[in-house]
Amino acid sequence: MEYLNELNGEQRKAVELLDGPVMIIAGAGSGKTRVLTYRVAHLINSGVDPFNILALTFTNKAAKEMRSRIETMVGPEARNIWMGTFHSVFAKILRFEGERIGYPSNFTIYDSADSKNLIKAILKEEGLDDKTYKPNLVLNRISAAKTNLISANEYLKNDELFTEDRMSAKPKLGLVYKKYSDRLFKSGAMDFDDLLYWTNVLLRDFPDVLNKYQDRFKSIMVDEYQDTNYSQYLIVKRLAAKFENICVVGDDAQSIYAFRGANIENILNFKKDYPDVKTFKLEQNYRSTKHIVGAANHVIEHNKDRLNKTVWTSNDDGELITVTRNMTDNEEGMSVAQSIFQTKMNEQATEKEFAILYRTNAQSRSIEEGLRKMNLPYRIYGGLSFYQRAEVKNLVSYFRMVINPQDEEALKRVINYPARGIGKTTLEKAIVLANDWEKDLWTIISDPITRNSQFNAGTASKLELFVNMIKSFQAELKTVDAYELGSKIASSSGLLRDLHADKSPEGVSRYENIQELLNGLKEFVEDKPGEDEIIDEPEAKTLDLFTRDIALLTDSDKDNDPNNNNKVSLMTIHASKGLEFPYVHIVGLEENLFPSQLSLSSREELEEERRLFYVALTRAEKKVNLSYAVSRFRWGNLVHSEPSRFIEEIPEKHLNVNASKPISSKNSVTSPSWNRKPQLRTSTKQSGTVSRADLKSRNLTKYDDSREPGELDTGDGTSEHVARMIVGTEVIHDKFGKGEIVAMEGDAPNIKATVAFQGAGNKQLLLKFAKLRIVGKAKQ
DNA sequence: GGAGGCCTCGGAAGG
DNA sequence: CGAGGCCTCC
Repeated sequence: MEYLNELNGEQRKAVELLDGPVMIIAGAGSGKTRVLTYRVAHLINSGVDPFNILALTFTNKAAKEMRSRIETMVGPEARNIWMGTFHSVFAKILRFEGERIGYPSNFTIYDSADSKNLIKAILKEEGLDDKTYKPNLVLNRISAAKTNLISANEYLKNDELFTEDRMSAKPKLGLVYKKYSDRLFKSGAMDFDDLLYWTNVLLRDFPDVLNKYQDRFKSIMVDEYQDTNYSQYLIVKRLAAKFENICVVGDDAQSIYAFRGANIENILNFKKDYPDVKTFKLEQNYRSTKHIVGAANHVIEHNKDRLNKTVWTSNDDGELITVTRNMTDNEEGMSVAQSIFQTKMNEQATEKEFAILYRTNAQSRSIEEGLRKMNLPYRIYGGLSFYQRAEVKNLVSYFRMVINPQDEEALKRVINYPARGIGKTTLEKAIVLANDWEKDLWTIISDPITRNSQFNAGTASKLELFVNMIKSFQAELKTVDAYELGSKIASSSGLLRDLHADKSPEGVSRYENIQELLNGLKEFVEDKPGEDEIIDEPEAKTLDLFTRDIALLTDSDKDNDPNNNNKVSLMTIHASKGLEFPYVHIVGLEENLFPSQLSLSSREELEEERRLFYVALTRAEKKVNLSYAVSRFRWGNLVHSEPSRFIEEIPEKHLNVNASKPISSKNSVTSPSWNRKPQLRTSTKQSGTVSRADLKSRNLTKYDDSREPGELDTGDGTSEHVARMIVGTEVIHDKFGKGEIVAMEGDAPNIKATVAFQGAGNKQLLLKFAKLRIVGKAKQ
């Protein structure tokens, strides 16, 4: 129990009190993770079975980190702790218990893109205009309902909700919710909110299940409690009701997810739910300088809704916080990059010690440009996740089909990719049948009688081929490992071939992404039983185990390129929560951007923006730099901005305000943006880079010049001209220029040629349409 | 059937 | 400005 001596008084008390309800209010940088980690270790050392501990976090990364830290303290036993995000832990439980609520254990988890596609499909089927029923709005409304445990049927019966929807001209919203739920159910799928919703249903309606998990989770810990929503709150409350050994950790000042239903009241009201709660406040900040802590404290004091807490530090005063004024967003990018470059030189710092934080992802572009000009390597966190990329998602959709063929969104993605002649018309017809007969899509296309009676012979046989292919994969699901089956699917489906044929840079990158996914499968197979998996019994390394929780993974779960990590970090402030950096730049401190203009209508929303700023400030250890631009491009327009009110909320004694002029910023400063189009063209050419548009127009001009009158009319699908084309023939295309035929397929008149163009990469062209001219014979 | 052009629309955040 | 949807043309 040596480790207890590494804690300060308050931390130690929080770690040592193992019974009853405990609330830990942990200021930024106050050693929260350490307390959580030590408390779990202490539970185990005090005789609690790791199987009886449930630790819930908000990110996979946090769970992973905590588990490995606990493991170094208590050994491999740490693997038996139920630790993970709310979504991953309860997905796991739902796979055990799902039968109770009519879900199979192999249910699919829809990610937000799947959900949105399903909503769009339903709107179309119901003839609802997606300008009135904007898919995102519809989804938010459904999400809010689920978070508050209102089912579709209850929604339809609720007059108040109906009135709201009618007032906003969306009277059919309840119907859409109902159709959406039915479709998810029919597809054996749950969306993110369902994982929590159905867990609540399970614990509410099945006392034996509730009892089982209450007994299993004798001790419960919840991190980032300020960010729990009602649904999560209720799960925790239900599970903890028996023993009340619940410890929640959070910081009201860092609650930044109210927009997606997080309820700050959960932390503020903890005392009401558990009157005998013991509260500990971690107020000593070990991370930041006095200037930073002082500034952050003053900022957050402008909020009304707060718990009483005084964060302090015994660290040095440190440097003043600088404020830099820039004329444009581009200039801001330059000045940030130059500042980093200088700090790097003056302080012997390395790139990985710097973070640039912004309110919106769109702001990264001008920053990136600045960093590139200064040759500073950087890494952007967030953005499109690996698994969201189209090509990766397509292959994963095959995997999903193999595991759960009722998965309609997966089916729609792969049924005609790669192209196999099952077009829109066929798919639409199948969907109509599925809806009319209340069956799922797969049942419609896989049943031979339906297939042969409802589709013409050609279509039916194409459908049959597809169905048989999926079935052949399914047959191997339990007999071969994930890598073997995954590779087989990638090649037998034709997906790999299709991507391999595309030699454009984007095509090559898509191909590489597929290879990376397959490598991931290989690693998964070769790995020892899951480090971050909750182990009850070891499971075979089959494709379903790999695939089923992919929707819950984010990119931060698969980064960490060890030889390549000395980079400046760029991310949104939301993404920076829980991280720390010696040097932090917070950019875009402008009214209507930060605070966001969308948040100015209410005090609550403005306070959330302010907490966001508080989070940003408290990421820094040594130095904070704030910057803003007087004008910036937003949505293609130049807009003028005032400095953010948040700057004024920092007392002057912590600030060093200077206007910066980048050293070499001729482009960004002297070319006024209002006539940017011609200017930009000129400047790109001068700097030696050629845009794609430029390239294209050059090619066009060139081949237009060389074209002889009348020649265009010779190429037609049935002419002799075409018949002379074989693999290896050199041809000229009006737009793509010179190239060589590398492959031909199909029968006349629908012969499709793959042509490798010198400038434009590989293109597939139908000869009857593409007017190719022969310029050279195939080489023998 | 698919690529590219044109147009509209959104615009924050993540498991 | 960029992504995504629709239309056209090959």
